[in-house]
Amino acid sequence: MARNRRDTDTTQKREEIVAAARNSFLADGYEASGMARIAAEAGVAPNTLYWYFEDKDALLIAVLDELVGEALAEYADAQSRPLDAQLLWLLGKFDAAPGLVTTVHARLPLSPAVHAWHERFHQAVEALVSAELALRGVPEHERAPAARIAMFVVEGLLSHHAGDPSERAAIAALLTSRIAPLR
Amino acid sequence: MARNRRDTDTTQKREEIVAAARNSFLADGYEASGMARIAAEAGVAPNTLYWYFEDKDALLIAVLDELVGEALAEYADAQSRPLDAQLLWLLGKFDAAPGLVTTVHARLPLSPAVHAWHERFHQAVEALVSAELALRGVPEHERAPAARIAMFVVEGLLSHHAGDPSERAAIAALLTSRIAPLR
DNA sequence: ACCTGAACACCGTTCAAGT
DNA sequence: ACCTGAACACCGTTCAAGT
Repeated sequence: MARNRRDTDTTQKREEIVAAARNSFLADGYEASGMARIAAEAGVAPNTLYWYFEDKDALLIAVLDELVGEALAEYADAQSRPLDAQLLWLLGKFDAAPGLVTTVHARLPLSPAVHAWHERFHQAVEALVSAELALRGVPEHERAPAARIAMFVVEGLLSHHAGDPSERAAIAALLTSRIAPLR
Repeated sequence: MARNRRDTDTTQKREEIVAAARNSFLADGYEASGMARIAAEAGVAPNTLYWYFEDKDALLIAVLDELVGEALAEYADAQSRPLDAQLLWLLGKFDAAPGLVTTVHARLPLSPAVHAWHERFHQAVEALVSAELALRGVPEHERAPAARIAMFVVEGLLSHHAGDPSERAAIAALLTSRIAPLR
């Protein structure tokens, strides 16, 4: 609340580190992004990163939270559109980060923190999709599997770099017309 | 064809190395499997692996070829069953290797060899699924997107450790009844 | 041709020390 | 509390040398 100079300074430095990590992860991928280079880009010594973050996975989670937060903030605009348009919007939103889906899955067995984040993320998204399906008249017992199928297709398209727009459109159209036929 | 003692010896050693890598990859995952431990399990010095394989990715590809080959050989038995049963059979087949799907995707941008293997694999599988859909009366323009959706769902279930059997069944049933409704 | 011991370059992370 | 230079443990890979 009432934060003094010291607080804002460290908050700012933290954000600079996250920004550097984000740039590096999106540009070169998680694996190819060395802690040393991230630190250099943020203007600190390599080990300083460990003052602000427990390890590299914690940095990843901070970046993911930022990206998801931004997407969620923009989602209000897309929410009124038909389902397949929403799906294509989402794909476009994460086109800049094609490797992150795979990165999260790869870290899953190695990092309990990433595992927990992933669990929460899926639950949140599937709840959201289920609600959307409910609005469109999909019967209750079909909503959960349908939401998972939609999720998997989005992840699949992202981790396979998504194919050309016309292929995406065909998949989105087929999927939504069959999964939520009442529109 | 006509192979002498020397040939069978080196072929055998190669197979021992692949077997060691396979065990290690399946038990601990690709990342956690060090070349040193694989070499030790195969009874050779670490650098000997590089006489038989260009690098760790080449070892991965050898293991993948083995697994896919075995699955394909067994596929004949499953081919006559309905689509959702086939899907569940495939999931069961790769349950022992939940991390490999993610591993391949993670290596995709880092290894041209894995990238090429992945490309060939998807083309082969999607051709196979398309043919299966054609047999069941799915119109031609729907087959490619439907095959991709099915592929993504399988990959998704595998890389998310697949959920309990009842959930799998629900997803398989919903997917196939909507994607290939004529049976 | 086949295999090795020893080294190399690089990585995430830690430690002891400074302010 | 915040930050650093130097080191550590580990990794995939390479090299020079042996048979």
